Amino acid sequence: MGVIECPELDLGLTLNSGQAFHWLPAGSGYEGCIGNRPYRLRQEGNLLHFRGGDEATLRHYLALDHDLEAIRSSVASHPVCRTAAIACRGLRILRQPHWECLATFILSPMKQVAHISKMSLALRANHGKKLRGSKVPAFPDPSVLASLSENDLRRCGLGFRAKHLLETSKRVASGEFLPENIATLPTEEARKALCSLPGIGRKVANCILLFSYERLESVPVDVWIGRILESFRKRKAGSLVELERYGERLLGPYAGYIQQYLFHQARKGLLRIPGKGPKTIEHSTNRLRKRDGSNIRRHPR
DNA sequence: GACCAGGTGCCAG
DNA sequence: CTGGCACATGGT
Repeated sequence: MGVIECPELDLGLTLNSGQAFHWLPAGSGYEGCIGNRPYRLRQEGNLLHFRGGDEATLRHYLALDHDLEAIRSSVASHPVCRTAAIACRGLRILRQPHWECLATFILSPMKQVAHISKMSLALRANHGKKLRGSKVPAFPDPSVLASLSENDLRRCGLGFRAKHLLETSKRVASGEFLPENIATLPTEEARKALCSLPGIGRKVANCILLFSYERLESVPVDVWIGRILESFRKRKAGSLVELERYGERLLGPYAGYIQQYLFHQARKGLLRIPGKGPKTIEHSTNRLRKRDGSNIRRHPR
């Protein structure tokens, strides 16, 4: 229980910008948790009121030490980025607990933010530890998820992601993969290690690096960022990796932050993107889905 | 119904 | 190396 003074924070924007997925509106604020600690948060102007947990953990999670003004000025010469950065004033890149961030982004492929939130909350409600003082349970430990069946996870709405999360949970629970160790690695090696886990490719790895390991230069190229970077570019990009490199160069040392501002603006329809269809990005294939007529559910109930 | 969502794995050429 | 598809689910 306490109050923190924070001139450069937009709590709602930060918690709803597609990096964390488990903060629920509660009264005029939010309730959720950081790891196993329940929190209730409410912002009034420059004051952040909180109950539960402790101030240091909260400050660290919300990254109140990030110098947002320096981040904004890093793209002052790029009109679109500058506009997005100003519009997203107070949006901070969180420092999320490693496991829950890693696991949650395994859920993200081909899902909208609202769906990821549903899956995350279902996992928490069905398998997470209940926390006194919050409707939101903790994210289940690797060992808990590893002990479940693939169908248990499918019942949380995971679809084909169930297999990936289960296998990754097993590797973490067994100690074969240690999320803590990633923090000590240079970004390139950290990315490679993350990509060795099932369900984690370059994009998801970059999300995890950005939202949990404070690699603020990481640029996760999803459909939105892909379209935006394409629109900035003269030539068409060859590959997604090429587009990512282009983004890193263009957006600078805080590319991940700027990317988040652009992502938010685009999602709100506040950014004009030429050729808004996903056709501009080669890996968007789901409109070619094959219909073979087999509607049989192989994983009923 | 058709289309799309903060993509990844796998396989053929 | 690249191109092309399957993969589950839910919302508009």
